[in-house]
This record gives sequence, structure tokens and C-alpha cells, in this order.
Amino acid sequence: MASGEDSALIWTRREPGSRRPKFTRDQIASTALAIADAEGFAAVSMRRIAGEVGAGTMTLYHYVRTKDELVALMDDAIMGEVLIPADEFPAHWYDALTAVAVRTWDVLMRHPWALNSLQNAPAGPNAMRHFEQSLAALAGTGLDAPAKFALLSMVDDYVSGNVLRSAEVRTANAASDGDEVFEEAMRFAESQYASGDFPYTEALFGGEDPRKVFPRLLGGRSERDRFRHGLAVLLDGAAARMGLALPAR
Amino acid sequence: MASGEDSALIWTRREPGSRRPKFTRDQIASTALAIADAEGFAAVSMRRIAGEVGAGTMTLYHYVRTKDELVALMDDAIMGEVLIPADEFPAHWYDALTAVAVRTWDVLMRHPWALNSLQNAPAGPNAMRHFEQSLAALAGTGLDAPAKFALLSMVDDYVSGNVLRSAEVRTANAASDGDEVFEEAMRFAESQYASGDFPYTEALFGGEDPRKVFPRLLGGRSERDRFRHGLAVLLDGAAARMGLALPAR
DNA sequence: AGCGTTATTGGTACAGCGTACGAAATATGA
DNA sequence: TCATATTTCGTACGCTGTACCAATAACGCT
Repeated sequence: MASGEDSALIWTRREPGSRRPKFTRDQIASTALAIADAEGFAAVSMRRIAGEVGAGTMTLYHYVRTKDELVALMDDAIMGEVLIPADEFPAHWYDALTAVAVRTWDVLMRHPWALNSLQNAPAGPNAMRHFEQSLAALAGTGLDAPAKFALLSMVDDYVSGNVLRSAEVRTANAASDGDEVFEEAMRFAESQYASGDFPYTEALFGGEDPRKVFPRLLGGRSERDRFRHGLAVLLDGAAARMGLALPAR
Repeated sequence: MASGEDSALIWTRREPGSRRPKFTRDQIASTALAIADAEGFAAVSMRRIAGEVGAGTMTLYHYVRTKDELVALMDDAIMGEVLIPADEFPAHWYDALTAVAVRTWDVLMRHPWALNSLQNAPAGPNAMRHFEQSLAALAGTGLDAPAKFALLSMVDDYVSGNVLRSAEVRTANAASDGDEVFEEAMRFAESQYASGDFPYTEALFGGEDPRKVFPRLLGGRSERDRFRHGLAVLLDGAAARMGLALPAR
């Protein structure tokens, strides 16, 4: 019994409330989210959040046991953005899985810092709803549980990995002209080519500004389109292996 | 000219050496690596490293400008482990790409903390060698540069994403019997099932210890085999799309 | 051999972090 | 109105990265 009032898990521990408090977990978490989105996860500190909501620093600890719990709240808020409204849920497994994956990608690209913490705590309510939606997408396939799980894992892995690396590409492209580190890196690469150990890389990038080469390598497609393409390749491969039908087109 | 002696990049800045110093970048970086592997990345602090190598804390700053530079050294050391000896390099693109990916996976699974920093700095020498090997794998395919780049990116994304999530699964499975958080999480999940909003999840996990369910879901295969399987699915899909031949088997 | 130069070492200090502790303020039921 | 329990938050501790500067010691030169 004991309905878990001082549970080890934030999801089962009630918010303060018997004497009407000044703040809410929601308010605190969304403030933290705003800071992370605007200035990066490193800018999220307890003092900073408290300042922003107009509370004393230690007041936050009445709503949350540790900073990790607050991060869990942030993560689950993000998982909430990922959920697809029931009436938009596609009928065919391929379309449904694609919709879930693309939506997840869209959200994670808005909060790429979340990747570091997302997998490190037990699933919150929205993470559970997301998982339920993923299972729902495959409900009509007739696959057995291990096959479903394998397929979902593959898609999940690809989504996370793509977000992880897309953040990198974005950084590289954001290098401004006067950026000393960037120009030093270019000179370093050129000097490495001179050793003759990098024939393929040199053929690709040699002597040219990478910021010119990249758009050509990316085939003029947007990040999002490249992600969708990769996802389609993956799903095609999986469908072929698992004997699943692709949607009529 | 000026050969970049006080370059902005650690790769082009010479180590101290004109008056024979007591330490080396290598020694410092590999000490840091050992700490990270043994106790997690969070345990790597400048004071801790300095203590371990027998130096004063600030001495490290003569070998490295910032902690980020030290992390870059750690990352490139890891990329060094990923390199495949020339005489082991498979001839067929499919085997070569698989070999590179699997080796990368093996190494990253030994240093999963590295994922957070790997993409955030300009490529070091070993990262360049790794990229060169990836390009070499595709040299015989006749694909154009954008196609090669797309294929490599997909594989890379999948590798990173899989490592990221495998670390999670491992944590879940490591939950010991008395673990209060774990048991609380189980109770929470059960209570959610009761709402009736999670029919698929409940069918999968309901009423059973997840640590019993997981092995069944994973089909008895090892993490590594599951990764290899997913990679094969991805490569098959890509080969089909790009008109590449699979190796004779 | 001794000395001046300067590379190298590392002590001290500062601002920031998460958070333990305990005191002050305040809303509520009686 | 008062006692009580809830909520707020100031202070303090040990940790972090690293700026600054003084002490140490290795080398080139005379």
C-alpha cells in the first residue's frame, strides 16, 4: 500500500500542495527547458533556474529531490512533444513507424542536448506513451515480439545517431570566416594530405573550403530529407528481411 | 609560415620539450582514459589526473590549454583503437564497411562516455585516418561522392545510436534485486497499465519482471550480434537502393 | 665552472557547481 | 487567535576548471 508518497521515483511522488505552494514542477521544468534550448544544457543550473522563476535556490529542492530528477522532468516533457495525436496516427505500419521516427527526430533536433540524459533514467509517463505508440505502429504486422523489438530498436538507434551527428555537421557549417580554430583545422588537414596517407580524403576535400564541399556532398538536400531517406533505406531493408509489405504508393 | 607553434589547435601545437619535461601528453591522456573507463567520465577531473600521474594540478596546463583539449586527446586515442591494420582490410566494400563499423562499435562499447565529446571538436589525426578508411572501403563501388557520403553517414549514425542505447539496456539489466528505484519503476509501470492506456506495452511486459522479459525479447542473441544484424539490414537496404552488389557467400 | 635565461612546475585563489542543514516565514485547521 | 506543519531560502561545504604568479631547475654561453 502506502501509495508511494515518498517514493524513490519522481513519477509516483506527489508534488507539494497541502499548503498551496508558490511554484509547480511544471513551471520549474519548463523554465529549465527554456534555458537549455536557448543557451545549451550547460547553462542549466539550480541557481539559474531558481533565479529565473523568482525562487530561492534551495526552494527547488522541495519540488525535486536532486537535479537529476529535474532533468528527468525535462526529458519527459520532451517525450511529450514526440507523441502523435491519435487521429493523425497512420494505419499502415510503415507510415506509422515513419511518422513516429520523423516526429522524434524533429523534436530531438530542437533539443539535441537531451540525448545525453534521455536513456539514463527509468521511463516517465510520456516515454511510456511513446513506446506504446511505437508498439501500436507495428501491431498489424503479425511480427512476434522479438522481431518487433528488434525493428523498433533499429529505428530508434538510427534516429538518435542521426541527431547526434547532425548536431556536429551543423557546428562545422556554422564556422564563421574569422574563426581561428576552423582555419587552423583546415591548415592541419591540408598538411596531413601532404603526407600522402589520405588519398581518398584529399580527393574529396583537398584544397577546397569544406564549407563549399559539404553542400555538394549533401546533394543539396536538407538535413531532414537526408534523415528521411536514410530511414526509408533502413525500413526497406527491414521489410525485405522480415517479409513485411510496403504501403501501396 | 610560423609553423603554428602556438596554434589554436592542439594537433599543430608542439608538446613542451626544449627543457625535457617530466610528463607527456600521451601519459596524461592515457591516464585520463583509464580513469574514464574505470569510473566513468564524470570521475575525470584535472586534479584527479594530476594526482594519478604525480604532477601538480596546474602542471597539466602546460601540456594542454583547457580540459576540452585533453578530452580531444582522449577522443583521438579512442579513434586510434578503431583503425584497422592494412593487411586485415577486406577487399569487398560490404565486408570492409562492416569491418569498420563493427570495430568502431567494439571500441565505443568499451568507452561509451566518448560519444558525448566525439563529435564536438575538429577531427584529430586518428579521426582522419578512420574517415580515410571508411572512404577506402567504398572506393571500388563506383558510387559518386554524395552517395558515398550518404552511405557512410547512415552507417555512422546507426553505430553511434546503437552504442548509445545499448548502454541503456545494460543499465536496466544491471538492476540488482534490492534496487529501490528499479522496483519503484516496476510498480509505476504496473499502475500505468491499470489505466488501460497501454495495451501493447502491457501485453509485452505486464505482470512480469522486465529482467525476465528482456532476454526473451532480445531473442537470446548478444548485444554484438544484434548490432551486426541491424547493420546487415541497413547495408542490404542501401545496396538494393544504390545498385551495389553484395559479396558472394 | 658558473651564471643568466627561460622552460617547467605547482601553490594559492576565485567563481561557479550541487546540495546538506537548519532557521525563518507562512498558510491552514482548530 | 494560536499551534502546527508546510514551504521558503540563507549559509556553508566540498567539488569543479583555471587565472595568476612565484619557485624550481635545465640549458646555452662565456
